[in-house]
Amino acid sequence: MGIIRKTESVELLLKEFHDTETALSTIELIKRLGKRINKTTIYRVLSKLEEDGVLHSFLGFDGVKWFARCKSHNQVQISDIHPHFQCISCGKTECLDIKVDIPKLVNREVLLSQFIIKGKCNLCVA
Amino acid sequence: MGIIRKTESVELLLKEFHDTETALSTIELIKRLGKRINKTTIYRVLSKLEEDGVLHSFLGFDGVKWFARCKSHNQVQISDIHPHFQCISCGKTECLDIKVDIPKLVNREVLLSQFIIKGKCNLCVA
DNA sequence: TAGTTATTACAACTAGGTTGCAAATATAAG
DNA sequence: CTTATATTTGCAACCTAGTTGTAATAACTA
Repeated sequence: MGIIRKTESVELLLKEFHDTETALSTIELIKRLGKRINKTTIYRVLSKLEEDGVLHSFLGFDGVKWFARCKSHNQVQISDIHPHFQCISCGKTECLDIKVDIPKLVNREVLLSQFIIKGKCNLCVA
Repeated sequence: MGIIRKTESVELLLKEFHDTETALSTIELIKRLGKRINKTTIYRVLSKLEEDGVLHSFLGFDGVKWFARCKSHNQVQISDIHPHFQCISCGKTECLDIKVDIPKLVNREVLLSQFIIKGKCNLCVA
């Protein structure tokens, strides 16, 4: 069950994602909104937004959870399988607009996959 | 700086990896060896073995760290870039002997990547 | 065998994330 | 507009994977 009521917490969180093109980690969101919204609420709203297909999540290299907008709302399934890029210099983490070929595995059923790439982003590579 | 001395902890941990083809999570290793080796030591030995190129590590979907033998010792760099598979039914987690094409990204420097696939393994798919 | 230095156990701690519950509030019904 | 009801929130306490500092122990070297 996803978002049902339009509350201040929901609006504040959605605003953060609409103001950026990159992904946002839970700890970054708690840093930004922790004084206005309790961290428990932040976690709960984020997972509801994910259920609704508004956001998708993935784990960074440090094991911290990141969230990003879904390009195609309510259609997370196939179209949103893309790699994520995490910059070791500035920390910027973003979705890559690239299709990834999930290898076909004999005798196995593939349900989900995550591809994360670590390196230096366009601004930090110089 | 990796492993310098042959201690009981090192031998016990290496034995675990030589007795299996799959990956082992830190929590599984602590479960198995926690009575004989302190968990701090387990963490420290594992990261030293990783430094030495004996093991490589990756994060499972739950954010827990997994370790597996490197096929080519001391050559983790290129030859060991492979996807990992985690079974949602039995928990078995293993290296896939498949080459993954890391997409070439313009204006970015790729340093590391992780590709993890979740699904049902050969034994659980039936 | 003694000295040096890596390694270990222990306890205490950190951080990301979760749970239970009473109070607050958005929405629907009247 | 008011009331009823059910969702949402804040709080505090908790959980778990992993880390740190330190004194004691044990592996290697001379």
